[in-house]
Amino acid sequence: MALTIGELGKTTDTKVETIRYYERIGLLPKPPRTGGNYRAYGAAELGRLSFIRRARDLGFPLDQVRALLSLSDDRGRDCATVDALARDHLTEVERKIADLTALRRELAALITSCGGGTVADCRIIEALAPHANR
Amino acid sequence: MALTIGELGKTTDTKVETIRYYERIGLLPKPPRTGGNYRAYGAAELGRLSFIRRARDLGFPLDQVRALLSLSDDRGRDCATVDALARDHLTEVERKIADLTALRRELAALITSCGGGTVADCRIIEALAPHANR
DNA sequence: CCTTGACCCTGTAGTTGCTACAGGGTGCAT
DNA sequence: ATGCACCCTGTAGCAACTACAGGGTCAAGG
Repeated sequence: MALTIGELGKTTDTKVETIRYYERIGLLPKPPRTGGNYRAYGAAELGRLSFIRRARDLGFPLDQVRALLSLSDDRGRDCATVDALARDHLTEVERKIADLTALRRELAALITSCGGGTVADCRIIEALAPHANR
Repeated sequence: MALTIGELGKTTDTKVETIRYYERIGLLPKPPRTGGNYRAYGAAELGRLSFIRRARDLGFPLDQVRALLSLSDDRGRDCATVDALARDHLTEVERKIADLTALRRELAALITSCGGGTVADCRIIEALAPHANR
């Protein structure tokens, strides 16, 4: 059941270039090749790539994905490290949400202040312009 | 009242390298130089850079900042384009918030499922692992 | 048997928005 | 005159891909 890179890409919803990129940075192992020098993937690689994609979908950056992968290989180890990684990431996500929420408020205020007319008296431009103009 | 690049950076809270970068990509004009080939900034550049920084703080990407700048120069023009730009950006911010909120829920669920123990029975790793393992 | 087209290969450069050097020059104070 | 903070250019690096260019391979149809 060898898969070509294209088939692997389809089953994991990953672009071919991305798979080669993951190989280049050592996230995926170099697979065996066919006679025609095509990459031939098996179940192990499929599993590993699925894992990577799921972690990426959850927003883990690649270095954390790498850490999770090596933790998952070390099955006797204490789970606390994994938990800490996930908690850190959650904190980060929450910080981003807070930042964006503040931003949304500011933007919404800017937009409702726009009463039409020309740029010369546009409140949005005014709000961006330096103090001298206000 | 000529400012050096460092002084301009301090007043606008911008790194020197970033100012030079903005000049390189044409967001800031090339300023006159002193005898010693130092950039000499005036009030106009200070205003323009302040505008850029404010827009960036509001999360506008550089190409939108560029658009806002050229709109603000064209003061007789209809304000609707500015408004549309801001609305588009707001929509984008809202999409990101929604994405991150969904992510937060998933991550939180993952974390509460972790009951300690070894990696072998870690729910977080399991959730990431391919179907075969579940 | 040959050609067409879809796939695969490597290697490199582009994206966004900076940031960080390396290897020099300038300007002012001591 | 010498130290130090600042300035200059040019280039390379970050994340995480994406997009070529310029080739090779393979199965199917004529």
